[in-house]
Amino acid sequence: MPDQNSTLRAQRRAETQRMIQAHALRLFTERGYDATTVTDVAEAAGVSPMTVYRHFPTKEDLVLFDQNGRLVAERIAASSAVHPLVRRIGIALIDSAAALTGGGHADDLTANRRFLLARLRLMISTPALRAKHLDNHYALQQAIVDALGDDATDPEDAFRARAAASACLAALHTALVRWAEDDGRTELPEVIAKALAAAFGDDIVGTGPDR
Amino acid sequence: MPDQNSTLRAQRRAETQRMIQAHALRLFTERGYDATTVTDVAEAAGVSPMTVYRHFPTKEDLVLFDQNGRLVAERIAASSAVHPLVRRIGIALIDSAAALTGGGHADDLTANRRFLLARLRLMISTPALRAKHLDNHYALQQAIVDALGDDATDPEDAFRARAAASACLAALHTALVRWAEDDGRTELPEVIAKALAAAFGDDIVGTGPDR
DNA sequence: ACCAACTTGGTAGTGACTACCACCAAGGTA
DNA sequence: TACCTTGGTGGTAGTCACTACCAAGTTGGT
Repeated sequence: MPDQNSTLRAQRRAETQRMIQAHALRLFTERGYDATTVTDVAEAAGVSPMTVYRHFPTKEDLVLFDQNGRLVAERIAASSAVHPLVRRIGIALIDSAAALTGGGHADDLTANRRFLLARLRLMISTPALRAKHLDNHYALQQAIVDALGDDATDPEDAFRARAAASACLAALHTALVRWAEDDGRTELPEVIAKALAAAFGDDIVGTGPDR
Repeated sequence: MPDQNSTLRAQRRAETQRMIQAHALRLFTERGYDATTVTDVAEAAGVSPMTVYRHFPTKEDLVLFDQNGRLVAERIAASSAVHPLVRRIGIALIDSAAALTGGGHADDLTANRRFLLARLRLMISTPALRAKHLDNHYALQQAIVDALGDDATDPEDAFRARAAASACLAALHTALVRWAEDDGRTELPEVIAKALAAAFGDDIVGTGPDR
């Protein structure tokens, strides 16, 4: 049975992947992204440079690898289609952020929150990472459009969905930058809500039915 | 006096820069971006690879170098501050696009329009270019925020301006992609207006006072 | 015991990009 | 005219991300 086999192998694979990424993030924050070579990461993780490239196609992916996008897409697919696009997407983004940053107070930074902040700071301050991260929004945008479940047949509908999704993601990114500037002291969902309100109007994320 | 001197030198410099970029764009569209090396570009332009790097810090800049951003910022600075942020930015984007694509009919593609399309297609299809181009929106976003002339003192105001600007730019990018998909047959300003309307509501770009 | 798939490591490249240095042409000054 | 500064250019050598191509060990299933 390839089932147990693959899951067991997949577990080992995911484990080494996590290990390599952890060492990479540590070195990057310590010495800086550009000043750290892939060989450095490999040595710190106790593997060969080749192995690093097998798990992460590019050096940037050592920082950018995550799967928070799936979270957002699921929430959108589960949302009610009666609301306007930006409201559906905005609410999904806020809720996903709330799930990610956990429920703790702003003062006690959980380990998860610290991890997110470290990655975020790297992404913002390093041009190469910032660029690739913004480009990753492309894939996320497409995932959101698919999750909206609109008629894929009408190109005009698809276009409108893409425009709404990209604008929401841009507002999200602005909120993330702001959150990192505040060292995560503020509540991320609130910051996102403010960004969305500034772009789309206060009413779009206001308390209403379905939430 | 270094005045006449520098302008004369600057002219020559700008000339070779334009020449190198023209050869680069030709080769990129002919053979593909990744399949063309900087040395190839240098040979085609009749200069050394070093000279290429002196004029364009990175290979991506051979495609992305332009200064349309200044156009947008000027229009925003000249717009009336009584309108909401996204309206001011949106109108500026639409007007700038109209100025760039010229007044000709959609059928007769002017040389300028063709040039814009070629660059756009390269930017969209090549991941490295797409990423860096999106990152360039960062600088443009900051220029827009500065041009809005809002209180730079209040961080909340600045944050709102950033959120609005980034969302507008994202919608613009979606419109540009759509325009390239249509091979420039549609009118770019209209496409941008549709994208903005999809994201921010139909009323935001509607005909009104000040325009 | 045996086979097959998976994972890892090594080697030798390509290509973008960066020092560091030398050369040459142009413009201003003694 | 001779000198000197400035700015554009070219060469060399090197670093680093990344990619084939190939060899070896390990693990899971028969």
